Order: sequence, then structure tokens, then C-alpha cells
Amino acid sequence: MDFHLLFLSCNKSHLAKRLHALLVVSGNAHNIFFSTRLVNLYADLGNVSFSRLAFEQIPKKNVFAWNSMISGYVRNGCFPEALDCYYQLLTMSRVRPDFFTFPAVLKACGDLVDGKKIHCWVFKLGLCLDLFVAASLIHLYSRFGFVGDARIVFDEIPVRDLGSWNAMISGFCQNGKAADALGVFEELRLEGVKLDSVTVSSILPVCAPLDDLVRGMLIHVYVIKHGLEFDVFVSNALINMYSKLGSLGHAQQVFDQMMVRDLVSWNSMVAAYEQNDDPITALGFFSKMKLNGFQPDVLTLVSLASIVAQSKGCRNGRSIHGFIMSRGWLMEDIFIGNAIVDMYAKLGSIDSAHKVFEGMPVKDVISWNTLITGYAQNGLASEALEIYCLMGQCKGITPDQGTLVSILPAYSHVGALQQGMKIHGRALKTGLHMDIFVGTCLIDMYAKCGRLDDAMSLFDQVPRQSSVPWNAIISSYGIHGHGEKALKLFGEMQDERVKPDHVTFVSLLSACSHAGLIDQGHRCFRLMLEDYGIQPSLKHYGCMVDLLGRAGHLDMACEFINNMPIRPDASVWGALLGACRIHGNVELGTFASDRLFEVDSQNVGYYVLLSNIYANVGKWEGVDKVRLLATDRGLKKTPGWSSIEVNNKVDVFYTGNRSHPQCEEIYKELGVLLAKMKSLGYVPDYSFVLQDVEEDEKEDILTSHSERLAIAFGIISTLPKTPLRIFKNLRVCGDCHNATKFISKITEREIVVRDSNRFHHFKEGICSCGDYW
DNA sequence: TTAGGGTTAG
Repeated sequence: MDFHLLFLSCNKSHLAKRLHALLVVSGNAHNIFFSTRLVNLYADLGNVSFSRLAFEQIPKKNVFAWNSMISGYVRNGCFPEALDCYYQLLTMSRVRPDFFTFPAVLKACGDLVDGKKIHCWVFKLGLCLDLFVAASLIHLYSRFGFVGDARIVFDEIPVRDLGSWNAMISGFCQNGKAADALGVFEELRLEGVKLDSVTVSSILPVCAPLDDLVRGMLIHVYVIKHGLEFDVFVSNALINMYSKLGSLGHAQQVFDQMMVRDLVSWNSMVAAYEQNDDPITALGFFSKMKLNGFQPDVLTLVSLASIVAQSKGCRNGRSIHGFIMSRGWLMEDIFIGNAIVDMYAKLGSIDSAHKVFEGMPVKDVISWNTLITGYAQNGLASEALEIYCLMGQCKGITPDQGTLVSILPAYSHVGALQQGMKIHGRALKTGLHMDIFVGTCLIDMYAKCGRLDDAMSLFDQVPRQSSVPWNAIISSYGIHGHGEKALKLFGEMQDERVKPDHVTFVSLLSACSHAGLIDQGHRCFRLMLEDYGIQPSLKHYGCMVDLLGRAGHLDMACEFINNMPIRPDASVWGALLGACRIHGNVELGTFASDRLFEVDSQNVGYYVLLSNIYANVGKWEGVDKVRLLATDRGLKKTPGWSSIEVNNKVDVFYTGNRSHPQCEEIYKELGVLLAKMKSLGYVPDYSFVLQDVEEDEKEDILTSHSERLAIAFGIISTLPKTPLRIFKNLRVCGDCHNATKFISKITEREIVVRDSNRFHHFKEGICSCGDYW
């Protein structure tokens, strides 16, 4: 009987069992050659327990048998069993492991302790120079992040084969060391060795982090020339390279030309469109993937969660969460948990995000960063700060670049300069201050906390080849009202050949708008389209309407809206409404608010704005009507609050609030100030009192506005002439603006008030933005 | 009869 042929034809577990029986019946069961083949056969068919049974039945196990059993476990992902088997080999048999044993055993190592122990054995047996063992050792050290040790093993190999080169390249690559990976790749090329599909699929992932599309394309040419494009790993790596570098067309082309596609190919296409902001096409690929018989895995779901977050589909979010729960993935995969936290946060359901976070069995630094960013981006800065504190108490979690990037905007938001500076100190200690994203957040933080000079000197230190820090510094000058300087910086950016993006133009247009630079704003808008081919988004249109409207060109603003090629959203109508408030145009304001409420009826700020317009001209029926409308829709006015940081502590004041421990002193100070202000010619402007009340009551209302409480608190809590920095969550009212001018003169203090819109610098009775607020 | 090195995510 030809057992050799029978072995070859067994492709199902039940056939293997029949063959097993046949071997027993024919008296060949104890033949070590056949029984070892049986061990391998069962393992290949995924039947580990029968593989073990066949192994146990071998009376005198030789090294072939042990190796087959160990590698059988490894091929089936049973790593602890493989290691056990290896230790049994060492302790219970007289067989010595050989260079066939170690590649499998090294793969089975669960941690570096196991790995080092086994490396010692390899060394004792003199097997370090075996190329297969060496490649496995390089892989092992890289897997646990010890790529330096991997390099030592690599350097000790006298004559390397392609396998060891490939192991080293992918080792660097998987540890985020793209440049080192490329260095090894270049050495390999110098040797003139022909690359194989493994080399190519290992090196392709470095192109994206190095932003090197040309290299990626050259490798693609090599692939075609050497017929490597039929390897599914190579094609998948090409798809990912192109997609990450923004060349979706090329990615699509590679996918279309593939003869055989696997789950990775489909996942890569879904992710490609999702990451290039085309959630609809991404979803299309997801459907086609299912039609082609592929079941989604964890990675598919990560992309789906991002798609849902992008397209704001709350209900889909719940069903994705449910699907993941039903598979139990949330319990075993930290990545998917983080993705769901991120998804809920982006959908604005921060409570659901927090709940998922709480339920995660293991949290890593990214889980914490995601939650902090979620709170910060939902406007809940103090909650974000609380989470950051909790994170600090959590053992084993060290804040990283992502943490600083998530926490700094929260400090900027509440104007906590001193605490933000602490983060700056931490960044300096860890060297993260030169990181482009941390550097940019620091620029933004200093600018938003009123330290424009510090922001500028930081800008001078960070790398500035990308648009990111430029956008931050241009926006900083913009919110401080220095439109000309913002434009000058934009000029420098062009001189340094840094390509502006859509964010640059939002910053520029809003800088022009705050400074009343109409012509320059128009010029920027044209430049964006004509020279840089950037299609204006709703944000750009909103800025233009703001620019025209703020300067009093209400007709031009309306005409601009009428000529828009896309449907105006709330930000565009909101800009027009804001302009109507400044220029007291009730009729157009009513029209703008009607359009506005059609597209967004839930933003309470717009109701307040409209109510202000009516109150300003004493149309109290209008005020009542708006109030009723807002109440009917279940909206409540956002309470106005101001904060000030004194001695490392942020104090928050609500309008009319009398619960502060130093409340009496504060109101006393305000009374003294009011008298002095009046003697200098201050006349309260009651048009900013939105309630229909008696005159004397109106004065009290103005005096207890939150920004004045914060200013008075600052005056009594700091040494004379100390500058005061106030943050207000809403817009500063016109009367407070005027009053602050007087206060800056009387107290000889510099007072900086940042409101939800811009900065106001008061010094010696003058505001840098004049009366134009 | 037994062995290494590869592609996707928050």
C-alpha cells in the first residue's frame, strides 16, 4: 500500500483518521516515519488534540517527532502548549533540540523573559549562526520592542540571506523606525540582491510615514517588473501605501487588478476611503466585501466606527457597538474599545463614550487620550482636566505625545496659563516640545492665554516645514486682532514654500475679518481657489460673510450668500445674524434667523443673539417671542461665566453670582470702581440689558456681569499693576467693553479679556480693537 | 518527515 500517496491525498480530518486506522491495522502505527507525518497532518488540518494523540503513541520520539509537535502547536496558535512541549523535550527526553526546533519555539515566546531564556539555550548549543534561527531571534526582539538587540543579532551574522535582511527591515518598521528600516533596505540594495515579495511588503509601509510617494512608486515599478504583483501581501501593502499618501486612484487600481483578494485587501479599501474622507464609498466597499463572502473582523469594525463618527449616524453607532458586544470583542481587543470611545465622543454622546471606557477591562494611554480629547472637543474642558488628573493617579500609564495634544487645548479653553506652562515643562523634559503637534498646541495655548509674544518665540523654535504650526500662529495673530501681521506671516509661509491648506485659509479669512481687512480677505479667498485649487468649504463661506457683515456691508454679505454654490449652513447664517446684531439691523436679522432656525433650531446662542437685536432697539415683544420660541423647543440660555487664574488656581464667576467666598469684597470694589468711572465720564449703556426692568436695576445688572466680577476679583487678589487675564465663555457685552477701558485706566493695569470670539487688550483706557467689537 | 522573514486599525 502506498502510504505516501495516501498522506498526500488526505485533506480532511476524517480522512486523516481513516489513514490513522489503516496504519494501525497494517502494523505501521509504530513506524516513526509515518507516525510523525501523522502528527504533522493532523496539525495542518487544525486538529491539535489528535496531533498530540498521534505524538503520544510514538514510543521512542526522535527530534523529528518533537519538532513536528512543537511546530504543529505553533501553526495552530497554541503558543503555551508549544512552550510546554519544548520544556518536556528538555526535561523528559534525551533528545537535544536542534536548529529546526528553535524557530518555532522562539515564535511561541509569550514575553521577553521566555525569549531571553531560549536565546541562552540557542547560544549554548552554538545555533546562533543558523540563518533561520537568527531571523527568528531578530523577529523575537523586534516583537517586544527591543530592536537594538535585534540589530546586534543581525550584525553578528557573517553571511546573511534574504530572510535575515527581511527580518531586520520589518523589525525596524514595526517599531516605527522608518528611517532605520530604509537604511537597512539601502544596504541590501547595495549588495545587489534580488528582492522578494517579503522584502517588498516589509519596506512598503515605511513610505507613508516618510511621506515618500516617489519611493513607493519606484517599488511598485520593481514589483511589476519582477512579477511580484500576484502576491496578495504585496498588493495589500501597495494599496495601503497609496491610500495613506492620499493617492486613492492608484490604490483603487491595484485593488482592481488583483486576481485574488483576502480580508486584508477589503479592509484596506474600506479604510482607504474612510481615511480619505469618503465614508459613502467606504460603506460601499463594506457591502461589496460581504457580498463576496467575507465576514468583517475587528479591523473592519474599527473602520466602520470611524465611518459612523464621520457621517454622524448616531443610530448606526449603537448597532456597531451592539455587533461588537455580541462578538465579545470589546473584552479582548483594546483597539476596538478605543475606537468605540472615539466614535461616541465624535457623535457628541460623551456619556456613552465614558461608559464604554469604564467597561474596558484593560486601558492603555490611548484610551485615556481618547476620552480626554472627547471631553475637550465637546466643550467640556474642566471634565477633560478631571480625567487627566485621574489618569495621573493610574499606575502604569505614562502620558505621551497624544496626551499633551489632548490636554493642552483644554487648558487653553479655560485660560489656565500656569497649568499649561507646567505641561510645557513636561514637554521640555521629555523632548516632546519639538514635536510638531505638541509645539503647535503650545503655540495655541500661549496665544489663547494672552501671551502672543511667547507663542511667537515658540513658533520660531519648532520645525515649520508643514502647514500645521503656520496655521496656529496665523490664527493666533488673528484672534488678537493683528490681521496685518497674520497676512505678513502668510507671505513668509509662501516664501518658505510651505503649502497652505484649507485650515490656513480659515485662519487667514477670520484674521482679516477681525481686523476689518475687507480687500485683503477677498484677495485671500480668490487666491485659495485660483492659486491653490482649494474648494471653499462652509467654514470659508462663513468667514467671508462675517468679514463683509462685520464691516457693515450687509447687502454684500447677503449677495455673497445668494451666490454660494452650496447650501448655507448655520455658521453662514449665524455670521449674518451676528453682523445684524453689531449694526442693529432688525429686519435682516429676522430674515437671517428664520433661515438659521431652518438649518439649526437647537443652538441656544442664536436665540440669544436675535433677542439681543430686539432688546437693543427696545422691541420687548420681539424679545418675549424669541424667549418663548426657545423655551418651546426646550432650550435654556447658556449661563454666562468668566474665569481668571490667580496663584495657579482658576476661579469661575457666573453673572449675578453671590456665592463666592470673597463676594462682599468683590461687590465693594465694583462700587468704588463705578464711582470713579462715572467721575471720568462713564455712562452705562442700558441697551445691553436684555431684561425689561427699571433703570436703577439695569445698572446693577450690568455691574454684576461675570467679566466684571472676575476683573474685580483679580484686582483685590493681586499686587497693584499686575496684568489681568480673563476668559469669558460668551461674547463680552458692549457696556462691559466700555467699562473695562475705564477700569484699565483707573487701576493702571493691562487687562486682557478673551471671549468666545476674540481677544480684547485694554491698556491705559484704550482697547486694541477700538470700539469695533 | 521537522524550520525563518511579510500586508490593515484607535
